[in-house]
Amino acid sequence: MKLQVPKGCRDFFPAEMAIRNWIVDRWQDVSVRNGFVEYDGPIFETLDLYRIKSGDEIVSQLFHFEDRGGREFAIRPEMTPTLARMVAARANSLSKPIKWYSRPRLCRAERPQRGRLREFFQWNIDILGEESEIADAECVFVAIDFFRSMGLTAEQVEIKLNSRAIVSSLLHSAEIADEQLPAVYAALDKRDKLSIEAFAEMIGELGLTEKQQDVLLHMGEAKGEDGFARVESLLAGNEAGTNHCRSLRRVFAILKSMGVEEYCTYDMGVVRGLAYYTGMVFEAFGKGGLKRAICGGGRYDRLVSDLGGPPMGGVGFATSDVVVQDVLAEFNLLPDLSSAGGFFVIDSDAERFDDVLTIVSALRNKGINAQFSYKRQGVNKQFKQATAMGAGRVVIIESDYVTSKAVSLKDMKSGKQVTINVEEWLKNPFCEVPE
RNA sequence: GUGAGCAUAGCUCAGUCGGCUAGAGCACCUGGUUGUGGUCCAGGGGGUCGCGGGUUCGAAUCCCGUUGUUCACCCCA
Repeated sequence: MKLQVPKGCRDFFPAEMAIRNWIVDRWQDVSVRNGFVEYDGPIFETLDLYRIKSGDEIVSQLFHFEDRGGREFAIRPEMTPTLARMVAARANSLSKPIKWYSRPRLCRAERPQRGRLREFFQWNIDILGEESEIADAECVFVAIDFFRSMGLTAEQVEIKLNSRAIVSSLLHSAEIADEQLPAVYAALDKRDKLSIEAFAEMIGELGLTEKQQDVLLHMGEAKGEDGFARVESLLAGNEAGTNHCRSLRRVFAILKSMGVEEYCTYDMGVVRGLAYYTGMVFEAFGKGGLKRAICGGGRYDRLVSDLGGPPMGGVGFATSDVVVQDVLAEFNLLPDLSSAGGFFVIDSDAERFDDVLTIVSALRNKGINAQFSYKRQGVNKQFKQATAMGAGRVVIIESDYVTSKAVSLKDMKSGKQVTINVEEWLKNPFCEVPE
């Protein structure tokens, strides 16, 4: 029997682990510099936590189990219910705005496909207790800050913004009933993935009038500044709709002040399939061959109270290590992490091995990465090993070391080498290596 | 959950009208070149050809099933 990694899961050998850590570290750096603090919850939750939000249908899509007492649990498939539960538990004692991030490992019992595995890491950014557009804009900014931290330019990714509130105003003015909105949102969310005929057929099945269908048919076409202006004129006589437009304008204005407007565009086609969004929504897309959204999020002003908490608005987004890696690979931006950059100490003579151990230990005591060969062999072979281990600097203990105390320090990247007194060098192991 | 393609060494792949002990490059290990690597030379280990069954004198090669994987759908938290 061949033992293999479970379907849709990954082994992380050192090379893959280095990339995963690099991505997760970017998540952490970006979160912290934008003023977010980290939280976490249990790896599994009671099954009811997910039933409340999504109904029984969700059960087939997650990994669940019973303990010996018959209590039902599920490995967490998302972070939002945990977040809402935690925030609700201490809602009154947390200072606002609550700016939290998390990097949970999640599992979903789905069939794997591109950008979607059964086990993955997700980055969650949320701002709660702040209803203004400033929080909306800051969320978008954090996503862009992350893209920039990985080297993704505005030519490579874009963020499409819209507002559920604006969409809902448009639908109301077309006299589409509230109970039809979820189905209409779901249809609009798919518009850009379908041919115009398929989309027409889809909305034809929603039980709408010809005129209403016509509105939907043309709605998603509104893109960019021109599209936004057209939406504004459509809602000119609608006070609520006009306010929603003004609100989204404000988000764009803040993003412009933060210097990231080149990444952002208006797109009526983005509405998000999820039921709980109430205001601004956004999705990021790679401009290359990948069509899948890289990250997505929006404002959810009723979610916390729906999950048993106090009335508290929130805005947030999430992305996963899987899609991030796909996008980076597409633009050839995955970093070369093969070089550890530490020291490798070589003896020019097996008699000097004790001195290798002494110097390695001196470096390690300073907290510096230092390695050596387990085998007493020629300088050539030791150099090969140093290269294989990704050493940044090689230290050669000279054969007359006993009397001269001389070591040679070689920078592996530049190829430059200098001979120096060992005590002198250990005062500053990273000293410049001249020609 | 539905449909289709793929499945040969760690990796990328050769190898089919079914036929001698299944190959290459890279990677890995060993030795040499008796003090300088990433870009030398020689040798070596490693695969029951995803797994199970069938057809056949004989299957990596044909058929069925199964598992994994890829792509799309459902779903997308």
